[in-house]
Amino acid sequence: MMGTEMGRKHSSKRDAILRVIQSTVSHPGAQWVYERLKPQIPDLSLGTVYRNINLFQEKGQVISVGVVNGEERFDGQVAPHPHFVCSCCGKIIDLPSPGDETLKERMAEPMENADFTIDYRKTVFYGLCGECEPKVRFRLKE
Amino acid sequence: MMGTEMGRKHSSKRDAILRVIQSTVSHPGAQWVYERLKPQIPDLSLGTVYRNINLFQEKGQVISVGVVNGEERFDGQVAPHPHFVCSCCGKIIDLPSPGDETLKERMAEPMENADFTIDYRKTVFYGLCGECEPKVRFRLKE
DNA sequence: TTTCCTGCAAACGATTTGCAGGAAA
DNA sequence: TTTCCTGCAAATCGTTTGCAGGAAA
Repeated sequence: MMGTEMGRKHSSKRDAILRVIQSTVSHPGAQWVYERLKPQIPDLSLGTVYRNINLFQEKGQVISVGVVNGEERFDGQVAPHPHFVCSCCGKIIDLPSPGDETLKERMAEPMENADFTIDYRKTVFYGLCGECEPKVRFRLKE
Repeated sequence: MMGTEMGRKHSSKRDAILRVIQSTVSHPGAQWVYERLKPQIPDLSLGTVYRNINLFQEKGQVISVGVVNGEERFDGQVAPHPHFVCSCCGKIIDLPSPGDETLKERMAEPMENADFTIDYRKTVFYGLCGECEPKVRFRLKE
């Protein structure tokens, strides 16, 4: 593993990768980041993108939104907030965090004697985005 | 794809696979289901498990909890409810659904002119389960 | 110099799929 | 018979990893 507490050295590629993730709202996967940077950094490899994204996750600079269509998607905005995922095209949209003191309250009782501790939560809404909805006129259940 | 609206035929293996998923609270992955049934159904193949699980998902008989440690995990209890996932061992626990009319209310305004429609939501809490917590005394941030 | 970073390509592992034979309708 | 189901094995595909050379400290 790429170390958890060992010293890090400066790397312009690492910087570039983080910058790309932080400066987009597309919630990219590794491949997207790679393709985005490849023109500017011709000797960049996909492995480096993966390695650095894992690093960012360990350091809390990037979070995983989840796996969409087999590909893990990331977010450079690490403040907790829910996401919307289009079931059709996989687009991911940030949603505003609904101040949820009440969620804690509502979960407090059922969680009271739970045999586990909670660190954080992920909420994802699924549906159709504005572009896909018109395309999918019928949503068959069977 | 294994058909969306074509006719289905009866299959005892399919029945067995669904029965296993429905009769456990372990939120199994395909491999687990396969290993569980293999002794009783020696000529079962992993591909069949995958194909049928996909079918169950299309029919709404099984839902995906998400990908944990690279493996997709399923739930035969399809009524909406949140889950807990142990960050250490990957164990998945069902959580009671907090009657959440209020969530709708709280999300209603920010969603008002959203350019998408929502079908359903998934909520997953992450933390350490009762077995792992004692093992992980220090949780390093860096 | 020592340690970390990276390209490269091979390895991995979960899931999918093409095909041919068998079962259900 | 026609259509669906399944075993098998090969193919996919996202992600990881071992290694050797290069860069940072």
